[in-house]
Amino acid sequence: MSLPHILLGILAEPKSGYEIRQMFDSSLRHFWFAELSQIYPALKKLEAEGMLTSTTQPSEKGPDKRTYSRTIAGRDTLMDWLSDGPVEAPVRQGILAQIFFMSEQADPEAACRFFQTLKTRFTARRKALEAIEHEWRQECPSYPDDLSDDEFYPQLTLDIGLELQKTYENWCDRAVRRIRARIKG
Amino acid sequence: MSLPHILLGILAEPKSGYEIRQMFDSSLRHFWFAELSQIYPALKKLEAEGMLTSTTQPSEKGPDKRTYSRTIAGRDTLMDWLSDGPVEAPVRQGILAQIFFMSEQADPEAACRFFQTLKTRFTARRKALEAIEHEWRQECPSYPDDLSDDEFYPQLTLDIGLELQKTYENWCDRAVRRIRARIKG
DNA sequence: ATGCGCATGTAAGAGGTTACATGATTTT
DNA sequence: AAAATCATGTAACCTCTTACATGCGCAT
Repeated sequence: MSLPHILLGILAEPKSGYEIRQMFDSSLRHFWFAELSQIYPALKKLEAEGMLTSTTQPSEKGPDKRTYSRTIAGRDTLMDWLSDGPVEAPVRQGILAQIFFMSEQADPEAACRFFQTLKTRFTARRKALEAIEHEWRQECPSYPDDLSDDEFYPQLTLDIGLELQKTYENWCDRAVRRIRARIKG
Repeated sequence: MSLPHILLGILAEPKSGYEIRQMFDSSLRHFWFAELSQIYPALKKLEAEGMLTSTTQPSEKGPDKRTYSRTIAGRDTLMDWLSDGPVEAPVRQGILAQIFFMSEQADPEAACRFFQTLKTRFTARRKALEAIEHEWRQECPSYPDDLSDDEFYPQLTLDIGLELQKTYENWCDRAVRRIRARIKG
């Protein structure tokens, strides 16, 4: 049950559903994502529960724009979520399941290709995160030091994102080396 | 859509739903889990699709036991899944979302406690994986070398599991150090 | 006699994806 | 003229969790 809380977090500044979706796309991508079709009903429900209020104003292009603001109750609910400690996350790593059963496939070359494709994916993600870091350093030369609280904590999520991709990349390399050694040996 | 494929993977040897659930609990825990209430209908559906066949025999204790076996079509479907390359995994890390919004909480001591709780959790998981490794080494002193294919690929999943926990643990330590440095500075 | 392990399932609901529906403005 | 961006939503469907329902055998 994290999405409602994440919406409350994003709505520290008033935003429309459409703008929230853009925020997922730009800043939260590396740890969460939600579609508009999930965001709109979730906002409506939070409003019904008194966590948000909304105002509608005409937009330059397209239909009227509904802007949501967080209430005191909404902020309190967010704070409770944070002080309850780390949430439990269900473990579902389909890729590891594929590798677990890879012996059925019998072809070590196919297994190598699998890990090479995987590495390409992790490298692309790492580079995307490094690009964010690079931009950040342009704007703030002392990065990652001297950040304000509302920059520091997001930076910690960027940090682990990068470290995870590197861990995965090294593992892919190791896996390919070990598979190749098994072919020879 | 990974669970049906995972069931096909597990059913390299015939098993009942109950036994499959035990397998999730013992061997697959660190990357996937499924409840009995999800396993039973999934098996029924796979049988209807011709991926599995089942036979019922009386059990010593409790109700009749339904044992599922994989058909040729089932094995082919598993192979297709593996040769299609790494599956896409939705990114949903609630913990990182909590950290992203942690500046709202304003209390750095609470943030430290959050990371310390988190580290405890990662350490516990690492130790659980190390226990599996230890047992494995007892039975097979050359571990992690000289493994057969059907041990080697599962070992790769254990390997990344361990590396991920270590990466997370180091990050928690780093985070606490940095938060403490911010309090002083 | 109470609870645990074995063994099967169903039902309700939460969370999330994909497809559909509408329509104006701006860019190519 | 076509496609992308802005902007709102609904509906059908899939996945997974939690709660419920049943019942035998064995250990405490």
